[in-house]
Amino acid sequence: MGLKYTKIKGTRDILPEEYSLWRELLERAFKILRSYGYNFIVTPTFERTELFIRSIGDTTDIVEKEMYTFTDRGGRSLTLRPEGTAPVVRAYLENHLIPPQKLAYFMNMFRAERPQKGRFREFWHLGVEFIGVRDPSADAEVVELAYRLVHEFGVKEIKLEINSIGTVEDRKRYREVLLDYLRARKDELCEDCRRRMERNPLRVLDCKIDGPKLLDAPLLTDYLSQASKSYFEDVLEYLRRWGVPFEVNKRLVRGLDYYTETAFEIKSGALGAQDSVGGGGRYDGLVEELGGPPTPAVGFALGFDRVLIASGLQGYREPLDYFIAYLGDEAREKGFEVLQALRKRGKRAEISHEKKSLKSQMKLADRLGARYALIIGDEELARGVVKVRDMETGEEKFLKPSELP
RNA sequence: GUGAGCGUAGCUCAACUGGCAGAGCAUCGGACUGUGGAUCCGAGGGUUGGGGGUUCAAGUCCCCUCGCUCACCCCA
Repeated sequence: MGLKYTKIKGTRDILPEEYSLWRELLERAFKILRSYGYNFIVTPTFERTELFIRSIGDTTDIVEKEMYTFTDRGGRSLTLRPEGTAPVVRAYLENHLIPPQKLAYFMNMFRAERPQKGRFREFWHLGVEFIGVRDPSADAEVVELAYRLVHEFGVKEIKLEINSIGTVEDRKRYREVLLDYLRARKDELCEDCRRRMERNPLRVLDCKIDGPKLLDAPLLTDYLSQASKSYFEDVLEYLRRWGVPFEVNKRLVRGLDYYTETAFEIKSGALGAQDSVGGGGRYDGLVEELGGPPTPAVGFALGFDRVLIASGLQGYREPLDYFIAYLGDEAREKGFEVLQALRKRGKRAEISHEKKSLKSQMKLADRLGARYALIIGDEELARGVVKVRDMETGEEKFLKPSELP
């Protein structure tokens, strides 16, 4: 309170207790991703603004309102990455990686939105991009992997929704049909939807107000080509066979042009209005869009911050193996000696750097969660031992430093 | 960008229709100068988010502003 320097709106500090949870969940994730053949990649925090404009397209709202864009000293327009797919594909092309590639990442992202529950201006994505393969089994594997991770993270009330959005051509045809339908009902639509209609008609169907009223609206599913339909059926068949519970949501869409075929989203009832913990799908158009050869790809991103909220898991403080307490200068020196030896053995050990009363030192030992307190005084010095106090039972015994457990 | 709710000690919250800013927890110290977690005693810690106004008097009423939270918009 009254502090001059506080964190920027929409950012947050990850304190030690929460970080312990990050580490725990990330370790589980690394293990799983490794087993699926993924390799990790990290790209720069900022890129040319052009990269994102090209990948996101002409959705001006996003470009103008939601991105952190600035001009550097050379006059170039740069943008803090709002998502991971375009940078990873850029890195894939720029470094001449050979398909197929399974790339995973854990990186922070930036979007200039008003914060709300589970939505921050700086947030973390755990994602994967499987580049160079087009087969229903690849889509299904990516979906299954996302589901498995979310499950492994302990996210509560998981719901996996999936749909096919076909090809760009399929969507173009459908868009016209849907627009005709919506225009005919313009008067019944809410204010937002009337505005939304011309710019992004597919979104009108998941409007909280109008969506439920438009039950007889034409569905994208019915306008897919035969090839897309059977591709989707094959994806679902794999999921069934692998025991992944899903729900087909025929209104699930993606806004950008480079998306194709499979689209999915994982939601959790443990979140607020922003109830998606992650999503993904196939994007066969993007690699070419960014200047590479036509290359199929599929991937997903999980919102790590939301995963944490939806898992309900609490962090914990890392306990100490030993705390060394001493009485007098000579004992202090001996204490540091023992401390070094313990640390060399990989033990988590601490000492009171400031000379304080034994009582204060014991208090510190307790607060730091020490398993054992080692007490060194004149008596111990003379006998070449330390007094080992079990902080749980209060039991004490004398041991030579080399005999410590 | 829009809307609503909330800002009092480090944390959780009190303070009747305007009348001396408090408690619990936490922190530090002492009771116990070689022993933590329990108990008892004590201490520190606040421009009541900030600014302005009304009033003899403002945490309380009015205006402005900042911050937080949630929702809308948007959602790559």
